Amino acid sequence: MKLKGTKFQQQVWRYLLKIPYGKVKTYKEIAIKLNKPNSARAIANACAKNPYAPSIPCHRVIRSDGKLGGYSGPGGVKTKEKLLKKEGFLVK
DNA sequence: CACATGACCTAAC
DNA sequence: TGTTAGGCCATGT
Repeated sequence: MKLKGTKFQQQVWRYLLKIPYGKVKTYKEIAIKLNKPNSARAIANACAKNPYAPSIPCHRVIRSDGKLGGYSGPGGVKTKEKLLKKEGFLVK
């Protein structure tokens, strides 16, 4: 199959898939792991535009403040919060 | 190439 | 502690 998005996005999505169940990562952490410590914003951008929405746990990504940030899926942050709680992560 | 957008971060008030 | 302003990055128009 043909991969979608740019190399950067693919990198981000690949890392999202590495996040284990019940775990959450911050945009900054991911940015650092990708060797781009200041690209937190771009990371969020990639997550929001990921074409594999249901396949990628983009809801496991939160802000460095511990807040949820946002969610492009149905229900918005509300759904995100529910998913995280379901996975055992208590939202602040 | 220049401008605008967004699920961000940090500092300053 | 809450709000404002500036900076940073990748993408799309």
